[in-house]
Amino acid sequence: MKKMKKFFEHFLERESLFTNKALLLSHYVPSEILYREELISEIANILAPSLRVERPSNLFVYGKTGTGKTLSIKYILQSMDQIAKEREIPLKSIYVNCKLKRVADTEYRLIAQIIKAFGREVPATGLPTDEVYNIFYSLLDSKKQIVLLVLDEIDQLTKKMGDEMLYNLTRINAELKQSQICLIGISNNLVFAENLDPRVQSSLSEEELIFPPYNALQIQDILRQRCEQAFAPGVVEPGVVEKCAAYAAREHGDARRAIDLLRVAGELAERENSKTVALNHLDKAEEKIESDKIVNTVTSQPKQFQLVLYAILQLTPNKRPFFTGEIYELYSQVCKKAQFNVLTQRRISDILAEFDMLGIINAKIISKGRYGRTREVSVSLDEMMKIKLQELIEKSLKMNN
DNA sequence: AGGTATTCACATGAAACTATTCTCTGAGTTAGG
DNA sequence: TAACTCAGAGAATAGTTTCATGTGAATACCTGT
Repeated sequence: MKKMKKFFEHFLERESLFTNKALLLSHYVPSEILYREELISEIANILAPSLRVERPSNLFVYGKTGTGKTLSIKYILQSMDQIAKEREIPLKSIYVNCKLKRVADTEYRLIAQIIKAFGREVPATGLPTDEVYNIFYSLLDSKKQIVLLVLDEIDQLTKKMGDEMLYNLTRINAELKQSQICLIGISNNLVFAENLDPRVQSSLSEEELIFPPYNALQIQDILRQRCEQAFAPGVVEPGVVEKCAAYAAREHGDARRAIDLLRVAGELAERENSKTVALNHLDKAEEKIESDKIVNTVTSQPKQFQLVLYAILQLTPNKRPFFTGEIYELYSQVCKKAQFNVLTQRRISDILAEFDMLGIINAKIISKGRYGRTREVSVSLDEMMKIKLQELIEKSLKMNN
């Protein structure tokens, strides 16, 4: 008890390296967005008519992750909302992230989410979809207004359920008597629109913008901008920002990653009681982010996934690559031993494909000629990680058993 | 030797099924007048 | 008679199973030289 108290007291006495950590969180919207002035003013131009209660063109924004798409849009919407509020313009902006599992990743939930933005709740299940649509319509058309609907990561939406609903959304305007809706799609898949119904394609991307990646110098500036206020002066050692930017630039100029890296480095430094954030903290931070990501994705998988992964991990020490059949066999044994029901090979095939997507395993489909066609699976984790994951899975399976 | 045809061991697709969670509706029940 | 309860029908969704079809290239088989 005493020990604990001492620890916390010590913690409080210690001066934090951060002065304002919020600046380094990924959803923070800074008051000035560097290197995006042109794009922002272009978007602002496109959206401005909505302030005169005219429907602006639908807009489509492309760009890789961490290029400031979401940030810029949010930034613009914030100031538009503010003006609309001051002058009582009937303008409403709604931001939905379509990737969020169990929030907005289906047609029903997306509409439900929008309804929620209008201040009305809709049950998560039980209602037919058209009922929800009706509520949405009536809410939308209840008064004259312009609605700016931002669909972030819109590609996730269509991947799951086709483009029919986007078609519905683009057609809404024709049926609304008073209001008008403007769609703003954000996607980090550059070829997203290509496999879309041409009708949807043309009406959705009346205007198109591409956010290019930042280069290393730009990322440096962005980092410095945040550093100045986020960290106490003199805390960040020289060279740290540069290296951080270099890391990020290596990966297609992902500014978000750079900022995360910096924050985690800071946290690690603080935990070590270091007075400064040094280069070695960056390396550790990168490791930590990587490993946290893996641990996170693995533990958040359903238990059958974990069982499959467990089987794979058991296989790794033997020989290098192995095939679906082998994994399945071992998996069934593991399942039987642990009293889980054994899924079909068909299912395991899908699960393996998903693990590949998640980047936890490398799976390549190869043909062994006369000896069939299969996935050649290998694991690209270091030994420490493998052991850690095995333990983790064992624990989590026991818990649920 | 060179050219086809087979064949393996899965991959990939589509549809249907199961279980869970939740709504809505209407029949039956209850309590109060 | 109004209010309440409760079972049953219907939905959305995730996770599977079933059935059907696809597939790349190492081998088996054949052919004419």
